[in-house]
Amino acid sequence: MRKGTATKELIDRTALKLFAEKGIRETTIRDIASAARIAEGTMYRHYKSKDDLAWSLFHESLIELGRELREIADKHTATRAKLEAMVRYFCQAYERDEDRFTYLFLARHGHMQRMSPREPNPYLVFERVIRRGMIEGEIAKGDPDVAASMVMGVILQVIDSKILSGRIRQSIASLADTIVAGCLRVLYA
Amino acid sequence: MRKGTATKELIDRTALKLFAEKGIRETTIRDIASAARIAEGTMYRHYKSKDDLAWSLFHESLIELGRELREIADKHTATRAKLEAMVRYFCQAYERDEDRFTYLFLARHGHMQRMSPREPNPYLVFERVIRRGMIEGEIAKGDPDVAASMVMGVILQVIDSKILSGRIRQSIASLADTIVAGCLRVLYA
Amino acid sequence: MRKGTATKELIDRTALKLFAEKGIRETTIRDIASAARIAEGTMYRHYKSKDDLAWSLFHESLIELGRELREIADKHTATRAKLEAMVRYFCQAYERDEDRFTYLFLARHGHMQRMSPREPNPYLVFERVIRRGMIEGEIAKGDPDVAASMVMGVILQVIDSKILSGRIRQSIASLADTIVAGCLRVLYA
Amino acid sequence: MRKGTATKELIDRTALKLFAEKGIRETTIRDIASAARIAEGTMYRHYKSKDDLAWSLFHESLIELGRELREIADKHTATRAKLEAMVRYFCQAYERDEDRFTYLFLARHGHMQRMSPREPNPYLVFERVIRRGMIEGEIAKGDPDVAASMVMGVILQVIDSKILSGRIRQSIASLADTIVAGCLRVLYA
DNA sequence: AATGAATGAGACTTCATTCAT
DNA sequence: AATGAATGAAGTCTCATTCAT
Repeated sequence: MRKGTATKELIDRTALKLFAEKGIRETTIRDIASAARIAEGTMYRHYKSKDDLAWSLFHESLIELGRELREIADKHTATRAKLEAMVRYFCQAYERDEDRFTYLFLARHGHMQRMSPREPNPYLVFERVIRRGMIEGEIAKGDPDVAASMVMGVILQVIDSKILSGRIRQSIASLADTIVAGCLRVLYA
Repeated sequence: MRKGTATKELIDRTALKLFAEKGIRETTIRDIASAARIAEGTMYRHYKSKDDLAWSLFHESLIELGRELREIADKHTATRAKLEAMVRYFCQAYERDEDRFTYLFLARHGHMQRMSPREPNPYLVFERVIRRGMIEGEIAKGDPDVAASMVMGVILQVIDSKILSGRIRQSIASLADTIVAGCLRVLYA
Repeated sequence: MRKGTATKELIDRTALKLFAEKGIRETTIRDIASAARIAEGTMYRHYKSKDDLAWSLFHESLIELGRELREIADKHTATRAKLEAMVRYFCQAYERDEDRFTYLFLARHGHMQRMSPREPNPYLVFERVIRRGMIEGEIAKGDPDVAASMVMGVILQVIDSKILSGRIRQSIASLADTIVAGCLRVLYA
Repeated sequence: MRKGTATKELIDRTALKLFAEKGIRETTIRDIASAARIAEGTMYRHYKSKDDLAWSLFHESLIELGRELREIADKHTATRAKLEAMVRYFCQAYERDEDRFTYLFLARHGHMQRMSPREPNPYLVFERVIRRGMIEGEIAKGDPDVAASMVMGVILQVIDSKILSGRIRQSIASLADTIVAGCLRVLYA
């Protein structure tokens, strides 16, 4: 995500936008090429295949997000403070790059299983923080995977509802306090 | 060869299974037909198109689930009791028909926007119960759409994690108590 | 055309109507069956195949028309009188059974080559009358096939223009005098 | 492989030939592609659909013919001379490009109604010349549409008979004098 | 690196025909 | 004779990918 030629970055950005709008299968190589104003063949100079493009975008975005979350978590010591900062970061990150986030959302069912548990994806980071919080007695004991799922569910479903149903019109950033509070309540009775 | 209804049910069941396993676009009419051991053309006696099939399955399943949730809710008077029963019902329903549930999950991004707000989908039922709970002072005031999203997120993400990451190995039914507790905590600080 | 069960006649009439409206290939067995309110399978009790139906309809209609024209011709002695009566008959016949006529029009390119020159089709009847008129000196000598084509062209193209372009709004019957005059002028300088 | 225009012309020519031989519906995309020795998919680089191909071919051919006829007509002043030149041109044009002409013949029932009356199709050109001839007193007054139909019928049916019945074996060019004479006699008693 | 015409496998869909009832 | 669900061959069209320039 950091390097790459200008053309590659153009492809990434354009693909992300279209994938987020229409889904992967519904977006054709031609769609991307023509939106990016490059030739179809040029795509193959930068990615081996369409699947390679979709997977790279997913994989790198998720790892990047995981890495950032880990850094955020590391800045704090109390579990509660870690979680609050992470959730808040999540909300901001969505605002900052909606296409990438929406794409991660839509693509997760197709690509999640390919992720290695070694790589720092957001789910794992949440799970680790919560596990440690339980060990250290800051959070009531329980299954950390279930707890992490519940916490992430609170965030993700609000975003999902905003994307899908249109019933939520506020920005996610402006809902950050509410979401943070909800997430913490799930863990801290 | 003589039993129209049986064939349709066979198609529905087979499609649900394959759609849940691979996604709609990734499942071909031929996949379904051959898994159901019928001819491709037979599909078109029962559904006008592949999209008609996918949409019918989504639409009918979601409405059915919404109707059931509403009935569950109506059996109770206190909001807390309503919610507890609904969440519990949700967990059982998943166990009972995993394919259908998983399909609803995967298809929601593609079909949700077509749903009419008149029809009783689960989201609406939750939202209505929560709204009434706020009005009657049983739940702290707030945006009912956001609250409904957070509550549903708790349930859905646990199921999602089970489907996707495989890190949750318990059955959803066996997690019902935990999930119910999490959902209620989100609303009842 | 004279006999046949009621069902067969129903099929014939319905097929003629739909073939005339949409063309043979564009009309399906199901279209015909459902317009006639019978089952698809029933079609095959009366005709071996769709092609059999289309061909029978064409063949029998054309022969019938040829036979009638020949009878008309036989009622007169002078070539001019024969032709006038035939052309006039043609115009009336069109009005009387537009579907059948239109069908003969549309289907002629597909079926004409299968007609045996032994059978009395309209073209042959015209050709024979004109040939005899030339032999007997009533008409200027020439190629009877070319002459017959020119005469029939005058009639047929007026009908064709009416069917196709909609620029001719009068009924063919009301144009009979004009058409007869045109046909005769082609032959009688 | 590098010459877009050449491929398109190859498709046009091949399609015209097959459409003329077998009709549109009876000719498949695969027929055309394999006769032209190109891939089926290549067809769709040049035409959006089979219907687009059939319509383009019809539309452009007919307009081109109309334009040529108009130019021919404009070279002469007397109506009789105009008509004679037009009919003669028609006969030659048929010889020059039999496939295109035959195709126009066969396709007219399917496509004529889509033609705009603004565009110079042969029928309109004939009608206009005849209308003017009537106004200027060169031809007996009458309905110009009917007159145009009768004149065109004389030409077209001779061609039709040649195509269909095989009874006319001479070339159309060699029959030009006869046809011209027939056409003029229809108008000039 | 870039281009874009060409490819061909494979998707969806239609429909004439069969056959058990 | 009639029915209509089931069949499967065949058609149209899409699109990821290749390759000569």
